Amino acid sequence: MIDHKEKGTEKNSESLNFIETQIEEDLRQGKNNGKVYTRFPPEPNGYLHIGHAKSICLNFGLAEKYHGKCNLRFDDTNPEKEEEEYVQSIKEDVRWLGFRWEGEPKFASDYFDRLYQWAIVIIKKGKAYVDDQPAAVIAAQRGTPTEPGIKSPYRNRAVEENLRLFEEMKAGKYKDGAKVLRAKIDMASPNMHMRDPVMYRIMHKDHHRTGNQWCIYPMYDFAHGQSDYIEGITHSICTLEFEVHRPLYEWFLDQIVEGVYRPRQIEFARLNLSYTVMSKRKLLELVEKKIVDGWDDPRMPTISGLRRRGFTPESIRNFADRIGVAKRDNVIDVSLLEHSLREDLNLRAPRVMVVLKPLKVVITNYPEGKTEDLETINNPEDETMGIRKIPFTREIFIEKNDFMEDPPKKFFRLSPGKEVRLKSAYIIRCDEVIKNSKGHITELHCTYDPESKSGSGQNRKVKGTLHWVNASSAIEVTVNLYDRLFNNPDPAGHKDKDFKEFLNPDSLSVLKGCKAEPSLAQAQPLEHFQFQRLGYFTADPDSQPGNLIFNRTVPLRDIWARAMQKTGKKN
RNA sequence: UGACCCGUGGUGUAAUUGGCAACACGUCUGACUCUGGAUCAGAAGAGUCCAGGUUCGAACCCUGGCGGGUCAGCCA
Repeated sequence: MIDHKEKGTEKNSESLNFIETQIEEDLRQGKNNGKVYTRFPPEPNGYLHIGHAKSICLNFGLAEKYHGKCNLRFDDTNPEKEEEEYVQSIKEDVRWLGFRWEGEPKFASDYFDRLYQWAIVIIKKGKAYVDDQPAAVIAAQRGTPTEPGIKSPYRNRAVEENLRLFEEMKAGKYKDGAKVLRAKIDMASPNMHMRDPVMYRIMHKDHHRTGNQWCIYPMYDFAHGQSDYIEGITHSICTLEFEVHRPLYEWFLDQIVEGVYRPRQIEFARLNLSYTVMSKRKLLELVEKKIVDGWDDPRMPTISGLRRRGFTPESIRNFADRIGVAKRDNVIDVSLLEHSLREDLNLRAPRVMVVLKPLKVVITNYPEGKTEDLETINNPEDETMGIRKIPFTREIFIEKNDFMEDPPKKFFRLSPGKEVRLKSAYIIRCDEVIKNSKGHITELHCTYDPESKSGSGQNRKVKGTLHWVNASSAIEVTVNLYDRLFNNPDPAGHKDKDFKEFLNPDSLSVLKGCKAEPSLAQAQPLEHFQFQRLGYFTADPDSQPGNLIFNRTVPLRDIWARAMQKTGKKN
């Protein structure tokens, strides 16, 4: 386990990513007293997803690496979209990933007073003004990326008037949208964000934390850098779309910074995953249209969805390590995520036997009424996980598709006259296929070789080994077989098609009446298992003692299935 | 046709004063196996977007193209 952990992070000890390079340069120059403080700044308007996990691992990881700290800060400057439900889920997800923030979680709303005072300072400098024009007019005056904007007629209001108006805005004298506070920068700037950006807007809307205390709220640009400054953040790491905001980030800092300490914004490319959509808007749509079962549906790329799917925090952190950090657009293959998952689960998930689609097998030469308790190993990767007993009798279940009457070449499973090993039990031979009136196979009659018991030292080789479950003691469980939600590598990347057109109709199939070995009755919510030869599964939190539900986290790699798929395509 | 950012195997990330392009995933062989898992051994696959230039030497520096992304919310 230690070995594997080292394997996953060895790259980091050798080469630096571009952010680390810049941090070390800052350190070399003695900036900010040698401190490295970061923050993870989600807006509480949705659930966190795997893309956020990248950012979380990055920010908390950097703080750890450079012995600094990382704050969890909610960017809650827009009461129209933000809700308490989301702050709870975000805290839970960050914690679950294994990170601990410095002190209490922070909120941009904690700084509303400070921000208001700074706005006044900027007005007094003559660098901000109240604009009475409606949003549409302001938008029209902003120009386009290729044409300069034009100045507002209110741009040269006297400082005193601006001060009075701004105070009246705060006092609730005006309706939503009647006025805004704007920074006076440059309407001809080639950077749209510098064309007198809005600093404050009027919103008569209760805030999830400040209630009705405010009816004006700062914009992101006038809140983020200031919040960084208040918290002593040295490296404010965000995604690429904020790159064009950086001059504005700097401009606002220029207005307020005293002394030598100053935060700095660095942008990186967000994560894209193949066969996945990542935008909050699209994920919200899937939830609202009930295409999935909620934010934590196991098919969702949300942290809560992945958790319910059976992912481990370690696997996600290792994944984040492996994908690296850079500035160019990227699409990570889901198989890398799955690789990180299997790598972790292989080491920790106990092996159990469950038959998804049962086919009864009667072992005709096994004494009726006899039960043997056979020993089986819990995890061949980890001896310390010990052994357990599984019952064996005359009647068992095997997987339907582990039997073929007329098998193709290289079918190592059971077929008429052929032998196969039952995992941790005996070798059996199929003697007779029993069918009903419709010609469907209802059961198999086999004989076992009493000399071939597992561990008996009788090492006859047979090519195939099957998992099985004893019939009389089996418990019936429900299994959710999850597959990717989309069957297109880039569902959101088609200009003329809606991403929902690529929904995979088979992303979930529910199997009832699966046969599980009795030990599984004790399965705890979110406990991980490997169902032998099938894949990794976890107990769904909705699971009840009498009504167990398991979610398939990820199938085992399956060379045979893949080969069959290929020949299927050829035909 | 504006500004800013980015172009390295199929994918992602490296190459630390310019020095034979490396690692991971994936793919394909083979070995081993009481999980067609895991593990082990090996292979194929880029000459670094293009064209010039500087240099003994360029993925890295310069110039010019080309391609992709971002920006016109009182969203973040």
